[in-house]
Amino acid sequence: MDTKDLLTIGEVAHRSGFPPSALRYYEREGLLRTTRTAGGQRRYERSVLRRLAFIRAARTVGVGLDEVRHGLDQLPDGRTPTKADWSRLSRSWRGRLDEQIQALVALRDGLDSCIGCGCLSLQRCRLYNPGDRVAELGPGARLLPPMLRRTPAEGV
Amino acid sequence: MDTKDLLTIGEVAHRSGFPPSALRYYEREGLLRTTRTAGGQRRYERSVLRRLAFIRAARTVGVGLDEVRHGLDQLPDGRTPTKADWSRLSRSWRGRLDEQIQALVALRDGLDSCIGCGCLSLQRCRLYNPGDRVAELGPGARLLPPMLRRTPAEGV
DNA sequence: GTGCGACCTGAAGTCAGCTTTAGGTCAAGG
DNA sequence: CCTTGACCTAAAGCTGACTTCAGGTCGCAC
Repeated sequence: MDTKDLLTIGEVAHRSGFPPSALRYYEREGLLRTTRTAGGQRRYERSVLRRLAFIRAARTVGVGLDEVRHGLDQLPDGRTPTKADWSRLSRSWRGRLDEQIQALVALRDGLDSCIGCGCLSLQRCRLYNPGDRVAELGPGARLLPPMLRRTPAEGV
Repeated sequence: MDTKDLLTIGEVAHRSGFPPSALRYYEREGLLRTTRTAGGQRRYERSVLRRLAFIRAARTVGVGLDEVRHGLDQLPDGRTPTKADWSRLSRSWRGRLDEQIQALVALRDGLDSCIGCGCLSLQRCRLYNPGDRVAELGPGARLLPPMLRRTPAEGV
């Protein structure tokens, strides 16, 4: 049995690099689950480390906790996730990363031709205002493409 | 003369897509300058639209306002920025975007081989923990590479 | 000259994602 | 049994980038 093979919050913190405060926070937010000792202290299964690695990678590229939770929710509930489970998850995230990369490339190239050349015209600029739809949106309307607005991020 | 050719905050908001509150905020933060009417209302020069386009593009890819201000500070003070001025600015930002793109590509490929295959081992994972230096950093130490920590962002 | 929409200011509020603080409790070694 | 470091909770605090609010002013058309 690995019933005895549980980790304290300090151990998880040390191995994952997340401070205990973040681990508690993630638990409150429903990204992690723990068991408790009789006295109420947290005990973590080893599999939490894998989840944390996923969280770390996702946060690094700027994915918000809501989205991370959705991703993790796709993992099986009772049993330990299999290779296939992680693989499925990975495929969906790969698409997301590809999108982000494309957006950055487009922006970089746009900057070269647009800001770089000094022609930055608000009405014409493809980068800045791809379809000239800006005025139609309400006051305070956001220009950011939905994809880019998904999350405020550390990553970037 | 284009002395009479000034824009009200409402006009700038409409043309730039930034709400007036954001324009006032950017002014307080030193990203924008304005002249005032006798009665104290803001009047913007047309060139502010170009600055705002730059701000928009930068924010979109996740650059923080501090960095944006630094970028804009490189523009000439008295005269209207020339093509060469914008071009110089663009070159420095291009490098930044290239870095970000590379980081995302690395992460995507890392996810493919690391999370995707189910092997996610904290001690070994190159993506997660490139040099195993994690435990040596203080409590609460951040793993994000400095480049990725530059700014919380909308972009990405 | 009057009406009224656009504008002004300072201060407070918001949101994400955590961290910090205060005031205790647990668990394991000696 | 006692000590002591690790752990617990709730609540408040923080940063960045703005938005919202309250209460008042401007300026232009009629």
